[in-house]
Amino acid sequence: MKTCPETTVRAWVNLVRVEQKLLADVEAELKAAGCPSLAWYDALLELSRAPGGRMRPVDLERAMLLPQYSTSRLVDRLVKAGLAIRQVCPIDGRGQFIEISGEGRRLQKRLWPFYAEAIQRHLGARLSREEIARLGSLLGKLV
Amino acid sequence: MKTCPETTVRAWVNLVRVEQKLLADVEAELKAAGCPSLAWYDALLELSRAPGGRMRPVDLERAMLLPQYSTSRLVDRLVKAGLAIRQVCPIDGRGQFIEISGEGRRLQKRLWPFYAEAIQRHLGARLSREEIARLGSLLGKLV
DNA sequence: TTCTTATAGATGCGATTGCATTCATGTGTC
DNA sequence: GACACATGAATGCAATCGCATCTATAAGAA
Repeated sequence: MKTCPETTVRAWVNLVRVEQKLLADVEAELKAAGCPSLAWYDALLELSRAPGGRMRPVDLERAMLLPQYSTSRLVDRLVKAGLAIRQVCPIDGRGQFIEISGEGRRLQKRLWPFYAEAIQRHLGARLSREEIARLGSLLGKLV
Repeated sequence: MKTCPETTVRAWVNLVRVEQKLLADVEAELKAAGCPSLAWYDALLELSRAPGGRMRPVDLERAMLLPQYSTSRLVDRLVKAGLAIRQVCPIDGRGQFIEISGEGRRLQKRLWPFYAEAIQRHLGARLSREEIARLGSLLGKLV
């Protein structure tokens, strides 16, 4: 197909396949260890890194590249689980602040070792250092 | 974290983020053009390439790296849409053959240009030829 | 002010997913 | 054959997703 060389198709197919498989494997491993979903972890990490431990849903949405309704519901669940707290936003009456709770921070920290180990086993251990670095950098250009 | 170097985490994060964004973008583009989901396309492609245009659900499942129930339901929809035909499997009484229909083949062929163009625009056009090739090959080692 | 348009966020509803289980057939052992 | 166990496939149910829409506030124009 002249609009799309074979190498591009190969990269695409591999990208999709690899990501889905890795994500499913890591997720399954975490679930088996009694951990909540990766999305929760990501959200908690974003919140914990934000100044004051809080973000507006819009910003969380952009940071996580999620659709708006998805963020809205994720936040719902975090709040319901006591991992985050909803606050009114003094700057913008339409908005709010989501602040990570102490429990949220603790969970995030407790989760990291599991997460890291899963990533290392499924990704890190299967390529050389140089390959990992190159992969990360190539993908970085696409973010 | 000593079990997981920073470069590995970077590769992981980029991999997940890039794939999700690209997939969502391409999928949205196809949907806007009235095309069915990518999963349908992939399944039709697998079937069309298989000898006799047919595969056992188990094999389709392995080829697409999907969970079993997912394949089962995908096949359901394809059959319901007239794009594939369920056949009894003479070799194994538990199994079946799924054969792509004429309409299925036509749809697959009709879809490809849209698909290719979207891949080219979102992935191919954003890296050099060499980079694409390297990306594809690095990811290939992880399949 | 009033009207229009843009943005933040929530939500109803139908489609899809994940999990666990079920059913049916195949395989191996005795 | 009779049994236990493995494998192919479907499905009930709850959770989640995607889409479209809705509410409320903000920002700007007339």
